[in-house]
Amino acid sequence: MRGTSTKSGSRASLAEVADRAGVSISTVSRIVNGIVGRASAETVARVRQAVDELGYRPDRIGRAMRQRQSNVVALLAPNLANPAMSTIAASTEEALRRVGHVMVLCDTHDRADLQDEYLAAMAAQLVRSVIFLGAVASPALRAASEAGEVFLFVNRRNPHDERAPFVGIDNRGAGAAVAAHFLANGHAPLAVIHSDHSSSAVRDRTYGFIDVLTKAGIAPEMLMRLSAPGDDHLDIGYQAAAAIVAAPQRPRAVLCTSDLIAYGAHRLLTEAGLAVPDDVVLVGIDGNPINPWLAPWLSSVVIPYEDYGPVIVDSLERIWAGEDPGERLLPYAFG
Amino acid sequence: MRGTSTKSGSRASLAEVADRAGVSISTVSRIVNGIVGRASAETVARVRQAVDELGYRPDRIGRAMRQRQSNVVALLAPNLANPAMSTIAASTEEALRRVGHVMVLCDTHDRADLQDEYLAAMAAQLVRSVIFLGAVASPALRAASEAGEVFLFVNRRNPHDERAPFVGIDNRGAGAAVAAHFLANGHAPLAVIHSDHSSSAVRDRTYGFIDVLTKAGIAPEMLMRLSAPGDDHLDIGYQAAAAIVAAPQRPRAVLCTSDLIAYGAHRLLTEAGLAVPDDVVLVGIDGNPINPWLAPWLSSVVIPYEDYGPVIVDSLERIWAGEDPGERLLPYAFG
DNA sequence: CTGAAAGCGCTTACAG
DNA sequence: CTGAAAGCGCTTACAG
Repeated sequence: MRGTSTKSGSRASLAEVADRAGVSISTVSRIVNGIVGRASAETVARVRQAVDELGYRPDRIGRAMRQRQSNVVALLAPNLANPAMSTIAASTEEALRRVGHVMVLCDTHDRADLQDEYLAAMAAQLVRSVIFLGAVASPALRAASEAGEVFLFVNRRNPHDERAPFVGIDNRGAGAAVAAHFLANGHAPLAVIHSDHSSSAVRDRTYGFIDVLTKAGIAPEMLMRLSAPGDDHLDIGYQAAAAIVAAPQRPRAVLCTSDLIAYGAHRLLTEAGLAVPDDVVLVGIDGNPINPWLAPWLSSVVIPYEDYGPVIVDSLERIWAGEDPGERLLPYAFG
Repeated sequence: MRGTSTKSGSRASLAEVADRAGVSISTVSRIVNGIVGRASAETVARVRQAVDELGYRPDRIGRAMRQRQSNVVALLAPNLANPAMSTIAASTEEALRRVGHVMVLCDTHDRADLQDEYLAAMAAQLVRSVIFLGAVASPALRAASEAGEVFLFVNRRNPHDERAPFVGIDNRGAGAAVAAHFLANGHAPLAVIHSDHSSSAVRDRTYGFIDVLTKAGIAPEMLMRLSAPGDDHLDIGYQAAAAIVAAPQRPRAVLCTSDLIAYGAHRLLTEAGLAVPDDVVLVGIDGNPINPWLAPWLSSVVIPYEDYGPVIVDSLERIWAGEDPGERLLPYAFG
C-alpha cells in the first residue's frame, strides 16, 4: 500500500488511483489510455470509479517525459497585430484542442533570429510539431529542413524547400482573378502595390496578376509595380500610393497584396483629394471581416482564414502518421 | 563512462555533457544553472566548453518533471479577433520570453465551460501561472479562488474576488474623463453604449461616465443608456445605435465602451444619413492603432496595451516570490 | 570541490 | 488478466 490518504488540494496521481482501486499502476495506466481489452470488466469499472472519485487527470509532463514528446504544438507567427494571423491562430488553437493538443503561440516579428530562437526553445519543450505561419529564411530552419525535419508551412512556403507541407490558397490564381476582373471592367491603367517579395505568397499574388495582364497585351507602361520598404503594411500602402497620385497617367485600379496595404493606400489617396472607388478602385487580398464596417470602399479577395485550423490539424495528423500531406489549397472568393 | 559517442541528430543530454567534460551530471547541472561557486574554475571552463561543443540545451520536460512546475504560463483570452486582446497577447508573450518563459494562448470565447476546461488542461501541463485576460465567472475559477490559488487578472477583475491581483486601467476614471470632456464642450443630450455588464471593466467605464454627469446635474432623460445582447461588439454598437437615430431628443455625443462598439454605431448612424462627428460625436475606449487609418472620425481613450506585457510579468514575478502584487493601473490618454 | 543516489509521473516490454 | 521494474532528463539533499 502506498499510503492510503490522498493529499487534498493536490492532483491525484496514477499511484493514488491504483491504491484506491486496489490494482497496479500499470493496469490503471492502460485503462486510462483506453486499452481496456486487457483487463476484466470488473477491474475496468473499479478503476474508472476511482478515477472519477479522485478527479484524476494524467500529468502531461510525466507522459511527455516517458514518451519523449509532448502534446504541445507551436505556432510561429510573424505578427499577431495582423487580423489574418490572429484569426488563423484562433482557429488552429481550437482545432488542436479538439484533438487533445495544446498550442503555443510565438511572435517572430518576421525576424530570422527570433524564429531560430523559438525553434530551439520549442525543441527543448519537446513540442510535437512546429507550424510556421509566414516563415522567413533562417539558418536553423535551413539546417532542420536539410536534416529532414518536417514542419508545416502556412501562407508562405518553406523558403528553403518549396515542396514542404503547405496550407494556403492558390495565390497566383488570386492575383490572376483580380487582373481578369480589372480587364473585364475595362479599367486602365493599372497598378499593384505589394509588400516584400521574400514571401512566396506575395510573389505569387503579384506575378499571378502581372502575368494575366501581360498575356492580355497590356503595355508595361500601363502597369505600375509599386512597393515600399519595411514590414508595416499600412505604411507600405501609404508610401507606395504616393506614386499613384504623382503618375502622369494615373492608375484607375490597383491590386494591393493585403487589405492592410489597401488601408494605407486609401489614406494617402483620400488625403490627396482622390475618391475611392470613384477615382481609384482598390482591391485587397484577405477579406478582413472589419471591411464592411470600416472600409466599405474596399473589395477584397476573401481568404477563409477561420477554416484553416481543421485543415492544418489534418495535415499535422498526416505528418504524425508518417505521410506527406503535400499542399492543401483552400478556396478563396472574389467578386 | 556512459558511452562515448553522441547520437547525432538528437539533442545532447546532461549525461552526454558530463561524459565529455569528464565530470558528474550533478556538477554539470549546477554549472548550467549558474551555480558556479561550488566548482573549480577549471571544471567550470571544461563544462562550458562541452556544453558549447554539443550545443546542449536543458530539456525543459525533465526539469519540469523534477521541479513539478514548468516554465509555461497560460494566457486565457476571451477573443483573439479583438485587436486589443491580440496586442496584449503579443506584448505578454515577448515579456515572458525575456525572462525565460513560454506563453500558451487559449481562446475561451468568453465561455465559462471552455474557461474551466482550459484551467484543468493547464494544470495538467503544470503551468507556472494562469493569466485571465477577461475572466468570466465559472465553477472551477470560483473553486480555485476559494482554495487560495493565485491567478493574475487583466482588464477584468476576478468575478469571484475583486481584490485578486489585477493589471488594467482606472476604468472609472476613463469613463469620467469622457464625461468631463462632453460637459466641457457643452454637448447634450448624451448617451453611452456598453457591452455586457458582467465585465468589471465595462461596468466601471459606464458608471464612471454616468456618475460624473449625474453629479453635474444632467437630467436622467438627457442621458441614454444603451446596449444590445451578444458578444459581438460591432453588432452591439450597430443594434444599440438604432435608438440614437430614433430618439426624440437625439444625443449629440456618445461614449462607446470599446472602439469596436463605436465602429458598429458609426455604421448604423452613417447608413441612417447622420454624419460623424458633425451630427453625432462618438468616443471609444481602446485607442486601436487602426483608427487614424480607417476611423479618423473617432476619438478614443488610448489604453497602452502594448505596455501591458512588462507589467504583467512584473506582477507574476511578485506572485512567484510569494508577494501580493495588488492592482497595477496603467495610464490612459484622452484628448 | 565533487559525485552517487533518489525520485518527480508516466508508459511499456516483459514475465507470469 | 495483471503487476514489477526500468527508465525518460533533470535537480537536489546529502555524504565525503
